[in-house]
Amino acid sequence: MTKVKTYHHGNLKEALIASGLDILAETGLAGLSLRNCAERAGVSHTAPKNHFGNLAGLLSAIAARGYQELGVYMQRNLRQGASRTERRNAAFEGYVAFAVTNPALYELMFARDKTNKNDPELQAQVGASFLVLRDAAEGLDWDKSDQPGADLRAQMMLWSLVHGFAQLSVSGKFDKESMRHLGILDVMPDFPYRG
Amino acid sequence: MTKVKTYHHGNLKEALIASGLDILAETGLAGLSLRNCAERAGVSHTAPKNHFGNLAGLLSAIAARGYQELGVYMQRNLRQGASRTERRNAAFEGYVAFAVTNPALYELMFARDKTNKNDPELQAQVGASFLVLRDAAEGLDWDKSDQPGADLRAQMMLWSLVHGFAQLSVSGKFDKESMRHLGILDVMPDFPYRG
DNA sequence: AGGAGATATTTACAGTGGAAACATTTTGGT
DNA sequence: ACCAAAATGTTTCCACTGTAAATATCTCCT
Repeated sequence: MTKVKTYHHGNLKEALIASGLDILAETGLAGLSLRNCAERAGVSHTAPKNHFGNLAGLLSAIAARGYQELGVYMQRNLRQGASRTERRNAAFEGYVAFAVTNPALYELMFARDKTNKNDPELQAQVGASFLVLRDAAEGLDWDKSDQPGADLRAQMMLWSLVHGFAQLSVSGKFDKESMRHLGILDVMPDFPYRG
Repeated sequence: MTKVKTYHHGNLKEALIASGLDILAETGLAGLSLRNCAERAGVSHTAPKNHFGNLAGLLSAIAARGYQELGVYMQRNLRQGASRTERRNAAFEGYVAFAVTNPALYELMFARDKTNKNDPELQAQVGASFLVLRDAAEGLDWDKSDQPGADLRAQMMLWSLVHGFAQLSVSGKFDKESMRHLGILDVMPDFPYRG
């Protein structure tokens, strides 16, 4: 080990992010506050200010972890040299699984005003997630216009489809019964995809 | 006119909803509170309790108005006897336009814990919105499985696609430059649709 | 007329994020 | 090794939030 405890607390930054993730999972986005997050980490409620500035800063760091984890979900259970279809299905399934498994974190990641969208780390992780999706959309031919930017449009469509499905699932518009009835993954192979 | 002012305030219920919609448009979802909403309507901060019970009740009523307005957006500029393609394009364009025009209201409508999803009026308006989308998806053949429920799957896919695109646009994942570059409406006619 | 019920206010309380002043510990330069 | 400077954490305070309880006022029905 390099360092066990370097300072007052240790590495409070990581502890606060971990506490935030726990609270999100346990009590939802509305239940996450600077104060209970700090309390869980064992520090006073103003200690986070030194590391994150304000609540938005802390939430941005937590959201960045979320995007990192989203990337993991989209690529898990994926053998090396997987086909385009396998990568696409894995991304779709992983994306939805992440949202359903971590609804509060997912809500935070796509909220409008909770995070600092200029946060460099957050921007980086969002970009990395989109790269996974771009890879999953390789060869996708939903845009038959054959005009410049067709690839990007197909990628955005794939993202829109999977994100919309995940969001509507999480927000309760697609309840469990509908989802069971849907079987969208079984359908996807025949979805307008030309490999 | 039937009644100009019947009671203490008049019809406070409507005034509170209107105030809430104004505040949403002006200062966003985070800026909407029971207290400033009541203040704007000219009553004390506990007056809303009589009509909505609590904050969630008021937000549910506001969200219900949002779904009502979403339906209007999806059907505006639509001549009578419009074709399937016209209805579908109008719904897509209207949906995204609503989200971009009313981002805070849109956020509220699809938030997880802000509203009472059991609210009857809210449920009714959500259902009405989905009916418009179902109509727009008529004849859509994205699901080629020819199994029971294929129609519902196609409707859910359309909703997912348009909702995901709107959500990603509103949350800043698709910035203006990308949107201008996208021209998705021009592409849609050639999108996997078989009329 | 008068009670019942709806509607609105006042007051109080626990919770929130943030600013400011202060205390403590680590770090870096000499 | 020392000491100033910076980093890190605490205490205190303030304005704001939602909600509950007690109280006041108005409307409606008999």
